[in-house]
Amino acid sequence: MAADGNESHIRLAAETWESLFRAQVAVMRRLQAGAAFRKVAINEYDVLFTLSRCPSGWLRLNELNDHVLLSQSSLSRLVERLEKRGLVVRMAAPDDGRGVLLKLTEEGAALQKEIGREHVRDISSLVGPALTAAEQRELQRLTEKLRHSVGARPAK
Amino acid sequence: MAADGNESHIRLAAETWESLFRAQVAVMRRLQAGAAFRKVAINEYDVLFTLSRCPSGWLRLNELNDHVLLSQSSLSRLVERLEKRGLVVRMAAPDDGRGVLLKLTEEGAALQKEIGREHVRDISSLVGPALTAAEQRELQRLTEKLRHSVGARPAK
DNA sequence: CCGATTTTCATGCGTTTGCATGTATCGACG
DNA sequence: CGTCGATACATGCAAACGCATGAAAATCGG
Repeated sequence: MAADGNESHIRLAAETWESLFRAQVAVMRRLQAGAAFRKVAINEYDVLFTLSRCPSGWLRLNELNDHVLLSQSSLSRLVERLEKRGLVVRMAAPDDGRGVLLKLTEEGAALQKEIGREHVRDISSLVGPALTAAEQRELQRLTEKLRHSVGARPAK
Repeated sequence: MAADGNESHIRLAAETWESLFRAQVAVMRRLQAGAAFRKVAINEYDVLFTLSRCPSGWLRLNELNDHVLLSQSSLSRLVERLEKRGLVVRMAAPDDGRGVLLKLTEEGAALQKEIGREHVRDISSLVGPALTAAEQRELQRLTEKLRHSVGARPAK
């Protein structure tokens, strides 16, 4: 195989990522413009959503940080705001004195559901017409595979 | 078809988007941690990159704004900073007194290339092992289709 | 068991962001 | 040609962010 066999492989990966990134930007722009995000910012909703999907209801702050594209300090203050608004409650972790557990309040859960419904409608009106069901399933499969390969944990 | 045929279609779209979004977050986290983004922030690099791909060299500020996930005012100030650092130059648009054209300086072009090379290596080391070449091509096709369907222009 | 290192979260501080608004130009229409 | 709404960019200001650091608890090594 020629030397540029490797080169073209590198380029393919870069182009694939750029395409994925641009698609994400395009969709995100439309979602942010939607009425669903008047009450809470996108990152705040992301936290509420992640908490709503948590089986036990309680989630550690550092686990939450793996899901969200935010620094640790920014997440700390974001959660502080959510708590002030009465949407989540904090609790010291029972098995680890350093840790903090989070849970949605009833009000927080209600707000998440309300916004979530609207959000899901916006999403399906964007993604639904764009791709066939089979294509959506394939896109889901590929992005899941990519995410799991990359791993949730960054080096630091 | 049953009523929940539509419901499941909505859910599929939402799950597809969530998967795409999480993959983007996971990859972006790793990229931001890389050494490539010590000198310029990710949004700043995105601007330099977009300018480097522009055939004429000059690009209108409002067109740039379609590519980047930033408000108009934030982009205005981001460009102001890049100009102060000597990476881009501004020029009044010849055919439109309101418009502003942007171009990379030689220093800006050199920096973009330098960071771009490193960035591309980081990307390929993340995406390359995750998906086969055929899968990458398919992912690229699907995300391009999604982006074009959604359209670059948000409502406002 | 004790000191050193690591992990987890909070906080000070300068920077960046978005919203609302201001200014200038463009385009349409009578 | 003058007026009126729309568009493009800049700016004041408060909110949100990341980096560096601090404090408290856990973990490791002798």
